[in-house]
Amino acid sequence: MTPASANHVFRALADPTRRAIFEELTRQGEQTVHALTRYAGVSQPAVSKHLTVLKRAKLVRHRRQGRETHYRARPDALAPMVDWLSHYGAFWRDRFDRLETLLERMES
Amino acid sequence: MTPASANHVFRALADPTRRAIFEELTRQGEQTVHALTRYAGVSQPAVSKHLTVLKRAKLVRHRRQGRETHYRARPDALAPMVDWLSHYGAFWRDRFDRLETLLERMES
DNA sequence: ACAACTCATAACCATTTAGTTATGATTTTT
DNA sequence: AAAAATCATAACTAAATGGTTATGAGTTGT
Repeated sequence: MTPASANHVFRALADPTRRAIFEELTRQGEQTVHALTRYAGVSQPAVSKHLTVLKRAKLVRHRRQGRETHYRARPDALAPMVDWLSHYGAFWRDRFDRLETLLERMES
Repeated sequence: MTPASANHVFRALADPTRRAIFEELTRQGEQTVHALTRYAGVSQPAVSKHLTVLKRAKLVRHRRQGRETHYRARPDALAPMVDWLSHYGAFWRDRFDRLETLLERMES
């Protein structure tokens, strides 16, 4: 529930294979390790290790069912990255805030 | 200004020291390598190398003036990360659509 | 019962990474 | 002119990373 550190999230998503796995999970929904291995183009243990890293960042959840483990993406775990982008991009944050205010006004 | 690859941006921001440097540059504006070194808590060559990585991701620009080099952040170079988030993080979509529009404006 | 399947972990390896000190090029100060 | 300052690069090192094959634990199918 409590979000993983921004550091874990940034680290996890720095690797293209891991991003691809995360993308695949958000696109296709829940997948077994076997299915992800077919997709990822690396060995099954490599996939398992990537999933461990994603798990540490809380970017995926897993559910054991018999001999297979189903993984699913948790896009809300991107929050620390989103926060970072909006918080430390001070340059744009002001404008973003102004834009939001503007949009709110336009909506009413 | 064709944007750097998403990979470069993700990689560059995966390191906490590099994020700190980028944050400092957005907060305080243009800084010399010397100033950044005082701030970063690592050696000057380490800072120079981090700046090289940030440069490759187009997250910073530099301007030589005499014996010092001034670096500044280019927050618009975060666009590939924003794109990625908005595309694959359906959860955040609405928020980021607005942000994307903003970034497009900033680039022109 | 046993063979096949699914997955995580261990053990290992090569490369990359993030740091260091040393040095040299250039510019400024005295 | 000499000294000091600024910065990038080179050379090096330890640790982290991303991959592999081997293996073993648990589950399912025959």
